[in-house]
Amino acid sequence: MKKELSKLYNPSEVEDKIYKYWIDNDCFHAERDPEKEPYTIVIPPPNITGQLHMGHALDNTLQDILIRWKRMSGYCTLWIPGTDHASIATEAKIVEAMRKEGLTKDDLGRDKFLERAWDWKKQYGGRIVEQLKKLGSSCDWARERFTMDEGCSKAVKDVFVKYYEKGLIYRGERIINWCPHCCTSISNAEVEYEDQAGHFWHLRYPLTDGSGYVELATTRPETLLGDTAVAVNPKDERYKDIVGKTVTLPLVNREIPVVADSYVDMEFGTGVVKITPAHDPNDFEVGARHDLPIINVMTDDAKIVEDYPAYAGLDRYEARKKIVEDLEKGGFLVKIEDHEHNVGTCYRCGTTVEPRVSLQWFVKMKDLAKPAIEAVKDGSIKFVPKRFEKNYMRWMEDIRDWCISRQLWWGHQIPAFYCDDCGEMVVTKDDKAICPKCGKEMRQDPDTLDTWFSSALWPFTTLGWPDKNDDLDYFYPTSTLVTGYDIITFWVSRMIVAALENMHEKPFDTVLIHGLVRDAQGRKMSKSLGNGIDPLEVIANYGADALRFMLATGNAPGNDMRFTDEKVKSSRNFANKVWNASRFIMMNLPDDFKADKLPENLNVEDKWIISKFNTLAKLINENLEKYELGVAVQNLYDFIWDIYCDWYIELTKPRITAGGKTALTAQTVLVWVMKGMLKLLHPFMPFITEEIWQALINDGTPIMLNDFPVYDEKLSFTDDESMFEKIIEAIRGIRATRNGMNVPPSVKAKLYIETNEQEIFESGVMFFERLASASEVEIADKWDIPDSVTVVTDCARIFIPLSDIIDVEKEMARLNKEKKAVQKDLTS
RNA sequence: GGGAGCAUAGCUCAGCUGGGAGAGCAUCUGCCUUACAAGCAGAGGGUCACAGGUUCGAGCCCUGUUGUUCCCACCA
Repeated sequence: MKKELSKLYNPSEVEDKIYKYWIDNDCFHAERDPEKEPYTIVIPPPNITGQLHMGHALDNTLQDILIRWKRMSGYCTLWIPGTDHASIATEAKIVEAMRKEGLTKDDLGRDKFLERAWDWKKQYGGRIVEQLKKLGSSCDWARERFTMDEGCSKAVKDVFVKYYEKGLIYRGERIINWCPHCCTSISNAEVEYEDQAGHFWHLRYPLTDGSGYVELATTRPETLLGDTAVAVNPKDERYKDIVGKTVTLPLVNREIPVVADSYVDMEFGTGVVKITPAHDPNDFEVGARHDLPIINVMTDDAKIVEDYPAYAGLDRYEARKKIVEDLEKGGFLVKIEDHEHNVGTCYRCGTTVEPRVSLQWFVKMKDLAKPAIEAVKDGSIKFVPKRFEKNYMRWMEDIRDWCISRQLWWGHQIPAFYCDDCGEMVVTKDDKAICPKCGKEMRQDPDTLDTWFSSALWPFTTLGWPDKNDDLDYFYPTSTLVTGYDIITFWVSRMIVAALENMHEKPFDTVLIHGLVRDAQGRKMSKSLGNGIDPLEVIANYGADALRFMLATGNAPGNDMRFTDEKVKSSRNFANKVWNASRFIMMNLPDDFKADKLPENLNVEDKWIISKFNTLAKLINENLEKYELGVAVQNLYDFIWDIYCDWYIELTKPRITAGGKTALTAQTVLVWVMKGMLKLLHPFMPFITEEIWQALINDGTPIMLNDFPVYDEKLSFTDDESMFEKIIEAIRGIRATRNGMNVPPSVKAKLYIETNEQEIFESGVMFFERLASASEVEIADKWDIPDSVTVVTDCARIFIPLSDIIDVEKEMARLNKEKKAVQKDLTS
């Protein structure tokens, strides 16, 4: 069937059409099939606030490659899509939008606010899903989930209550990280540390008995207001005498004790530390050991509380300035040193976090972590590449309790209820609770859960848990989790913990870790730098296939990669190459051609290409099995471009021109290999391969549902393969010789082939006609040429007579003379 | 302070369990050869960071050094 196709592949004309074709044919939907082995992936749910960025593009490309490969390889494959409510990120966006209208959360109230949030979800939550489709993601869209949908919410409550009843969840007053901008607590993992230039203020606190001063140093003088002690090391001889005495806190005039605690480093600073239990995690510990009072001096948004009229309402940094001034006036400031220190910032907004004592909910992690450590240690869960297991282990072995309550409204509200009368607390799955003591309706905890609490349950809630069902039995545990190394602690570790605790089974077999996509200079893509590249724009310019192929190319698991336009272009060019190869085949097929089985009477080069293809199929499967997608891509690229197009297609040209049996054989082999190549390429470039498949094969079955090629012993022609490789080598030698001389087309050269095998000779003749030179070539069956460059292979000798080369040189000299003469004429 | 990664062609990077040093882009040469100039045929270019060691053989394994990036950590 002949068809007119444009010289250039135009992805934008093809992609939407093909995606619709897949959807219309229900190609992505997974039904349990007891005959087949399941292969399941759950998507790392993107935030509903999100726009598709390069990280998503990479993550989802890798998943789609795996899922398409497994689907074609006979597995019952399921890729579950969904989105995350992303409590803190979403709430921040909504608050920001409200601020522009001059509204605050309190103006609206919780219910109205949540209405807005759900509206937001309705409006934008689907956006990123549509964008994933542009990439070609073959998710089972019928099973799309949301971390706050009914099922997930039920699961969250169940788990919370269960944990609580098992004593794994507790509520307590602890020092936590507080973001004054987001006005919520955040977990340890959500704090990012950075070095900041700061100062070291040396202060002196007078001893109450008037016997002198103690000198100490602090980086945060404003916390002085909350000091409840001064500490020294018990072994420190210098301060032995003052332990047990009291000092008078400057500016506040509070009398506070001098305590001895081994936490204090004698070598550092003056060896004296001021203790502010409410605003420093270490000081909190010291305070607990010495039973010190906890005095909170800051409000939710990090301003000084009203108890200190001189500073009340001042922001913590303004207060610092004023307090330092006042200390100086009072003679309490000794000196100021420059000092670089490590400051924690909120990973969402970058605001410096404020350690703060407050009442929060925690998950006890130590015991939960044990089986999760074991699962990775004994290899039942594998990380690819393996080095990330160390990362994971260190985190898990050193794990601390997880602060799960957030002072936000958008999220899963904590299922705990309080009685305002008697203070009784009840934790229940029910929406309402009556106080068991006084029978009054109880008030639900206003806080919500950390967003990662629900995503930790994602691998099984997406399959319907906590309800028992057949899908869960069949598809769980999932197979591969694909994600970036940046959320191993946030997400991967917590999923493993949650799965082992609730399912008593691991959540997945393998964690495939990828790196970050950076910009051309190697910087992180970020909004503030404005160096982000929109994948949708890339798709519009070069096609989804080119983007996918680029993202899979030259990248080893776990490594960062740079995004450059050149790389996408090169991938686009490759897509175009495939397109034109298929165009060549279609242009030359006879009208009545049927894609049949391989013929019996194959030429050497036919056997060679078939054998090479067979090896390729083996390589691709092996590398995909090892998650070496970058290597697999390289294999495909090399075969398709350098072997199939540059050699085999060229070889078929004289045969096709010759017509007859040899032409038909060539055409059949061309189509046969092309079919196989398209299938191997399909997971990487789904759109173009499907488009070509329809044009070339058109058998009613989408390529994506065809069988993936595997190694076949019968297709291995080792001898023919190596024989032909030798001939190719020889040809290369000849080409190099001739090209080195820059032989113009008008110069003739002769080649002689000597061989005992008719077959080789014939192939050789056609070969050289087409390939050996850009000039005309004479081919003769001649022996014993004394003055010649000779290339020897096992089965043939190829001669380039020196006389010809010499002639060529003469001819070149003549041509150059002519050229110069012409140039002279022109100049004069 | 602890841990990990990286260092290979001008640039960006592959190189799986030790045996050929590679790709894309860039450069140079010659070609608009009827699938493709987004192409074809070639060429040049590397002490595989440095120093030792193991081995018949090291880009790959071991030790150390330097440079660089990231993660973790409570030094006021």
